[in-house]
Amino acid sequence: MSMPTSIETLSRSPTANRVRGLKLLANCSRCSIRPASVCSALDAGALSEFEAIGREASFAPRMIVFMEGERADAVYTVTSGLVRLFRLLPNGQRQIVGFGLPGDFLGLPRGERHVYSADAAVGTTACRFHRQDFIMFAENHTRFLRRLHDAAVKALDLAQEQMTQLGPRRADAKIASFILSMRARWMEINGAGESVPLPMSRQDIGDYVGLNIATVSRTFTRLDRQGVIRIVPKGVRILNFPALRQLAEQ
Amino acid sequence: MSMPTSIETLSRSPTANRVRGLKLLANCSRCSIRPASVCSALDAGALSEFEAIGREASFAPRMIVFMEGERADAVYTVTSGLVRLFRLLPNGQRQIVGFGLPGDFLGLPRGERHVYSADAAVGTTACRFHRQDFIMFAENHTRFLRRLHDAAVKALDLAQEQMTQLGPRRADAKIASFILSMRARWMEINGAGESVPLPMSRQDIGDYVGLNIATVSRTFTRLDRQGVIRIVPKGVRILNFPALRQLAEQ
DNA sequence: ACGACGCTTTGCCCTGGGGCAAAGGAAAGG
DNA sequence: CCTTTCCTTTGCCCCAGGGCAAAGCGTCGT
Repeated sequence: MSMPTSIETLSRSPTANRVRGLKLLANCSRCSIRPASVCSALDAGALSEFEAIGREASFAPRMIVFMEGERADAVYTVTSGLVRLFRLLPNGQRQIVGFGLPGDFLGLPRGERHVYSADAAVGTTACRFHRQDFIMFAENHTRFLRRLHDAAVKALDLAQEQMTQLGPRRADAKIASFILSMRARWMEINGAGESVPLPMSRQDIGDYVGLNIATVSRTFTRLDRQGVIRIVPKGVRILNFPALRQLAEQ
Repeated sequence: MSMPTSIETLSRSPTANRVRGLKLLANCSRCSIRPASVCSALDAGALSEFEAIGREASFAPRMIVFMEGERADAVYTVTSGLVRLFRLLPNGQRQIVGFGLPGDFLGLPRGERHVYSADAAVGTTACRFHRQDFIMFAENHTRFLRRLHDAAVKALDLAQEQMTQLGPRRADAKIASFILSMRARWMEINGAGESVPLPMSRQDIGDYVGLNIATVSRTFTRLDRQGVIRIVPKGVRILNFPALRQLAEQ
């Protein structure tokens, strides 16, 4: 597997700018990430109906997709790039609660308002739907509604997986788990091998696994020196799987 | 609000024993926690149909409801007591990923197997349904399916809330958040006031918020001494809300 | 090609909380 | 009623990781 090439640099605080462009959905049936997305539950007929209510949105790095507390009047399926899902804590800390990868579905909280914010970590594209259109569509397509439920449960599984990572574990265990978890997610998308893209910054990783940026960096360096991984631009290559798994278990 | 009175002591490792008794569901329409559960989406007709496929199950403290890795062939709605949702990590640690309170829906993972284990922290009752019966019923009752999706999203919200707690926060912030979060959940059930039942053990709390049992204990003691809370049997009474909220924000 | 900016790496010091263990206390069992 | 067992509290020590800051490095824009 090769690293994504056109991934821009990322930086810290989200800009106030919003979506860069909106155009009609071109051709869902040729969408390469559709198998990994909720749209896989749709047949040709439903798909063209679905196309009609969606728009393609592009986000430059650091652009906000939506903010915690805002009315959730649009939902998204990520088609390329990387979305950070995060909460800004009252003490100024940012807790990243998840990463939206291509194929991931975002933006349908329980209530009418978002419970976390989302911004683009890198140049990102997504399909955008008005909440009402989307819900109405889903209610008329039980299979799709079911798939949507699956996606929510999948996200819940991931969140619970993540909770086991965040606890009082050692830094190298957290980082090892993080790398393996990212690898597993990329594999669902494009069958990754030992190269694992990590398009997010060290700060993002730290805010996700609950470590200081310095500790994240030190830990990556240590794993590299120990020959477990090799740090490559915007990712890592796994050199010693058993050792990495062993570390992740600590 | 008064503390639950008949709550037994809890202890550490789950027993291999299973469900204690199974009997027909008596009368869902009189169920006191129904408003807080997925069953609230059902009208009288659907409710009696639903009753027919469920059984009431009782669990003594430490009894297992289901285990991670097992086939998920039954789902549950907790009606009384407390269920611990947890994962046993390879290093022997137990991470509690959630608490199942009365009204909570459990046991429908994305795949066919459970991704975490569940056991009764105290004497607990639940309505039990065969997965297939339940899914078939849900697919025939869109409103119910929708409510089920809401429950999954609610659980996801809670998990993401919990992720913000587990991060690198100070012990008193974690404990303060935990108390406030439990209070909010009890309020949905019985409109609690300043008394917050905590039927789980200190160890459970530690395994949930990511703190050592000793640190949990010390922190409760400190909050008590500072006059923020008062430790009472199987719970706390909140004496100083603003201070507690302030701490939770750190 | 160069400079500026932002991210990453690394060093140094320090503190919050973990590990361990003993004492105290409450509940269950005989 | 007493014993046993488990849970909680508390003390003591130590270390992993946080905070801070400087240096290194890659990237982007001019």
